[in-house]
Amino acid sequence: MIQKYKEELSYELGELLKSAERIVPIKKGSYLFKEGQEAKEMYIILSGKVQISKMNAEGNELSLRLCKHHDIVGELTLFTVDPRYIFNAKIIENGEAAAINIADLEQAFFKNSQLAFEFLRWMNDHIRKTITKFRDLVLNGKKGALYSTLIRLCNSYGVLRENGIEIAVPLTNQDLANFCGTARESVSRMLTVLRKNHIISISKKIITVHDLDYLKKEIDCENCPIEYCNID
Amino acid sequence: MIQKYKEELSYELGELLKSAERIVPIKKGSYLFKEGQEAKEMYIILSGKVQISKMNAEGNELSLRLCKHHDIVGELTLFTVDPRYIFNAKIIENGEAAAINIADLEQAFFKNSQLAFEFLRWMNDHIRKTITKFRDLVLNGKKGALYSTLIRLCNSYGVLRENGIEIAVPLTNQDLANFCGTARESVSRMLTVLRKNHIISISKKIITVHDLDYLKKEIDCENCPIEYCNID
DNA sequence: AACATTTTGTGACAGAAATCACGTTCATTT
DNA sequence: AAATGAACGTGATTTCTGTCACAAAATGTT
Repeated sequence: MIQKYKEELSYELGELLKSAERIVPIKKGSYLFKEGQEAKEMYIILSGKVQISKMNAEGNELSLRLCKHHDIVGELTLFTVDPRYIFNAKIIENGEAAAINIADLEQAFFKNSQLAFEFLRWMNDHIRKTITKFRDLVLNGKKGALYSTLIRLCNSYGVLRENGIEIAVPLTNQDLANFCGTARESVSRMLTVLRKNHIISISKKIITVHDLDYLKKEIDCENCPIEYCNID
Repeated sequence: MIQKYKEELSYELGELLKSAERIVPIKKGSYLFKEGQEAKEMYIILSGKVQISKMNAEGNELSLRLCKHHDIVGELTLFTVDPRYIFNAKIIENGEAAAINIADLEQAFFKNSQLAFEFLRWMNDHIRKTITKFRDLVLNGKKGALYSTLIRLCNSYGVLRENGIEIAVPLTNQDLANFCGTARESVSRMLTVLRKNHIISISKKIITVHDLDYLKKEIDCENCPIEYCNID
């Protein structure tokens, strides 16, 4: 079972996957893990999609990542005493994930410095990604947050069409609002303007971006490499 | 020279410091590194204080960290091709820093999995810290951002006094505004209210927090461990 | 096809925050 | 002690966002 997936993976992920205990099916609507639960495993998504989010006390949800095959989730609990997940991982598309026991993984790092090295690289990229994402949210207002989110979605889930880039994940206005830390209505209004100006179009919850450069220009995008500017 | 500092360091930092090339003096007002510069070294602060920030195109500054002895800065450039600093490191208090060549460090990780392991732990904590910080900024409005910043400053630089916790770093309203991604005037107004309600008092740019619990209650602080809830 | 449920668009309004303007306070230098 | 410049406080105004309300549209279900 693991073998089936291993062949498609990069060398590094393959190494990581060797520590995998088992493959778990993931089902739309359920949670891979929830905030506050004891954290025993991290996961490599093999197929399907998982949304990582955090709630605050008022019940507002802030979405942080939208993960697909080959993304690592549940990673933020390594090397802590009494490890607990600090996010929710909601499954939004069926698939499978490889579960890696955290204690085993820590052992594996000790024995295999190459593995630790690769993971270090991954963490490095991940934190860099996170910080640039939040900078967009904090410094450029709500419009900046939305445009940045759209750009990242294009980089992660974009499919090239004749008329632009199609974001191949169905997204409601509320979903986008959760990524931006904003109100649904605000997103709706901003999207309306973008549509009127032919920057985007939307059909059946699928957004197509016709003028990505416009979005980038508006938020002074530095055209950072695609590895950092995504939503994974 | 290195020996002088090494004795005060934790085992992990000590190991890291073995890779140190040299000690550099850091002088108030100058920069340890700037955004866009080629990144060849990371630094362990030995004494003095360094502020990590990022500019946007309009010239607004977002401050991310305020670092002191034993903090690691310049870390976000590991294992990348053509590594460049993505932040500014402005020195706000004189001191010394140990410079660690990044290429050497990467080699050291290969040879010493214990070292890589410790660094992994550090990265893990660091990213966790970063995300909780930004969540406060994004989800709880500007008041949430300020209160969160004050709480973190207490945890990092707080000194217990008879009448509360003194934040032992001089901070202007503009400094605080930069940490919150907000306008100087907004911070000024919020601080005025806090002073009127005897939550804080300010004297010569030094803030004393008399009622930390009030601040925590207002932003539904989860009382997360101090290792995560700081400004380092 | 009919119905129920989600999702969306939009106006109206309230509240939050940024910006502008300017006088005051504070710290430092000469 | 006077002078200078930086930092602060605050009113007035404008802009941006969130909230509420509700109808229209889209989607899913039987």
